[in-house]
Amino acid sequence: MPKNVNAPICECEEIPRDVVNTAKEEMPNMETLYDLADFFKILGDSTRMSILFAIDKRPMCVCDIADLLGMTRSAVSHQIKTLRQASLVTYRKSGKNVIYRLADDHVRDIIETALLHIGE
Amino acid sequence: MPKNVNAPICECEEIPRDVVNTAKEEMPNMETLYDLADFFKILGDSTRMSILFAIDKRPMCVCDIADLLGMTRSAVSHQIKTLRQASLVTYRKSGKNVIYRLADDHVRDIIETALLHIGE
DNA sequence: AAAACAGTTGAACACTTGTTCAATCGTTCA
DNA sequence: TGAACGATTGAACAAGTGTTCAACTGTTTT
Repeated sequence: MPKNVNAPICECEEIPRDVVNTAKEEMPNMETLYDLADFFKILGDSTRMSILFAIDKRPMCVCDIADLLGMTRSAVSHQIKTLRQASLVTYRKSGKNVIYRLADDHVRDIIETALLHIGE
Repeated sequence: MPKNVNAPICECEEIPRDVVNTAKEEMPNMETLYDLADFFKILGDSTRMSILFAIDKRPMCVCDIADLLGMTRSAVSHQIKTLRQASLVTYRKSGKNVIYRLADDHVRDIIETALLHIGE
């Protein structure tokens, strides 16, 4: 019968103790990790990704995006709110419409590199 | 009383019809959008992000990662499985241990750019 | 062979998240 | 002013996700 099901201390052969400790010190702080994860979480949805591609190059209003993607305006609006809160898009009002565009080039770069990674 | 609660056709003023149509044609195919979103979904979790930072520079075994992050080995193993399936990490067996490392530089680049975007 | 340990796995649970629906706000136009 | 329309919002529901727990595999060591 086993005594210790999940040993509290790791005695990994190859990796010396101080290497692990050094790695621990070099870890970014928790807040940065959460911010990073939250950022990627926003890109991790096909609807939001579609919206970003749709308004890339050509700014568009919610209504057009909804048409283009075959979604309800409500659904688009909900997702765009998320994108707005993450500063991924900016907007400009024009009469009854609200016209959205990509906020900056970082997003484009990131998506570009990701496309490389997944092999186009 | 309103007749048409959610009009089926968008009559957006500023954006001409053919601009929307052109945007539609230039959209990447659905599969690419899903693959992209799935890729970012995996980065969109602080635990997985922590693991990636932990094994960056220094390869490590599950046990050490668990110690370093203050998690159970089971939780780490579950998340690493996800990272493995997405080809974000590779592994090498060494006796009782399985030593994980980052798969390639794309991930590093993407995280680097994301850090820029969120303002470090 | 048996104990110890690193790692994996599946089920279960709580928690999060995306869409729908209905109601609402704001602007334009008759 | 009121109808029409673009856009937003909150509640509710279904679907997806991360951690825990317990059981298990495989390797090493005694």
